[in-house]
Amino acid sequence: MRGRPVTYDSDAVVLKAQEVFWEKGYSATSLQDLQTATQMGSGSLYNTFPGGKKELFSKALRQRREAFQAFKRELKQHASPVDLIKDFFRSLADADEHTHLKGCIIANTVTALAFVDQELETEAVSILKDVERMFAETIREAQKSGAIANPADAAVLGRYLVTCWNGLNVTRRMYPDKEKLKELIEMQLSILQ
Amino acid sequence: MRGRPVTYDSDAVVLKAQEVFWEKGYSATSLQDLQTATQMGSGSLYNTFPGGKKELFSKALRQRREAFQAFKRELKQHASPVDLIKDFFRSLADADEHTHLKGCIIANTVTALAFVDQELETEAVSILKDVERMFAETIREAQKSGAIANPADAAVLGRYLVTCWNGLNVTRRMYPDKEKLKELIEMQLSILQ
DNA sequence: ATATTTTTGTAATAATCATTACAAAAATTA
DNA sequence: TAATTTTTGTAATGATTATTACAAAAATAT
Repeated sequence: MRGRPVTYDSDAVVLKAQEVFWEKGYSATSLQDLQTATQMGSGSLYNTFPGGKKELFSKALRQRREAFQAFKRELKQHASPVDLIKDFFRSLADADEHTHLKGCIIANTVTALAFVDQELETEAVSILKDVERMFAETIREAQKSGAIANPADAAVLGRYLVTCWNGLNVTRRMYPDKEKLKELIEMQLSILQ
Repeated sequence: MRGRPVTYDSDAVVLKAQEVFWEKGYSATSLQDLQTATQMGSGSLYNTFPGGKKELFSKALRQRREAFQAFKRELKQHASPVDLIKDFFRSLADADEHTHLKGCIIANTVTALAFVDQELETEAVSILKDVERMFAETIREAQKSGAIANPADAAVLGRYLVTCWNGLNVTRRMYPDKEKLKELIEMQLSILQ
């Protein structure tokens, strides 16, 4: 016997929760905030996510990891993966102010939770390392093909690019300004040659 | 008539509060945390800081701004200011793990409070802009003297350096590792050449 | 239609939150 | 020493926190 079917789409609920977490961060987000955003009562919420706030946040992180993995698949099919990565950085400048102020939920988590929740922080760090690895592998290939002239260790260049990403996600909040960010990003990318 | 004299040194109390805020951030720090760290009861705490938690955090930010201004004075007296800035970046790699995990309280604040407390976020942004201006002015002088060969706009190079700083403060938490950070910082600084 | 199963909404819980009230304590000055 | 002033510690406040308990509702399967 099946019983009453669920009315909430779990993925959609996690997405709504993710939006709140992205803006306010883990600590400043209350269960009330999450109930309002997801339109769920506490009954349904704890029935769906017995781990409460932490489970929801963890699922939100996982959702972001999947979004990143989708980009990685796109990258593999692309004729010039390095150019796609460059475009990824360049298109950041075109975002609207609200998007700039949000920054990156993964980097936000790394900076906020080291002394608050180690598990969640470690999960976020592991995602950033995935991104870094993707950068490094793409650069390694591009060095072979000659698309990148800089002969430095691809691992270091990959780490350099995540660091650019991490830095941009603070600086874009200081200057949610297309022109300033464009200049900055070109300077960052110039190192690849 | 003078009344009972204060037993707490306000600056020392703000410093203690700053340490807690630096680790846990504004939202995750409770008044209980602050009382424990400062060894003050709520009576004394609210008597000294009528604005409560927010006033304490604001004073902690101001204290960091003053620490930065001290560095700026040192910079002005230095024979080669650019080298002092490069040393500042390079010495970051030598920090202990705990220091790496803490990152920069100003950048932490910018990333955490945009949608939680605008006033505090704006205050933090203004400090980062001060740092950026200091970088830019130093670079401008160094370009005149020939200490820096890169002819790019000093304002953009200054913005590039704060972005390096912001990025390092995330990446150092992924890798609280001296060697990895050293390589990374040299790559970042190579742009000045 | 009735039994069964699961979700849902509401109310209750207990803990913690930031803040206030206030009397006792500790100093100074007259 | 007595009056005055300010700090201090404790207790109380009311709000909000995350979480649980539970009955009503809604579906399916018999």
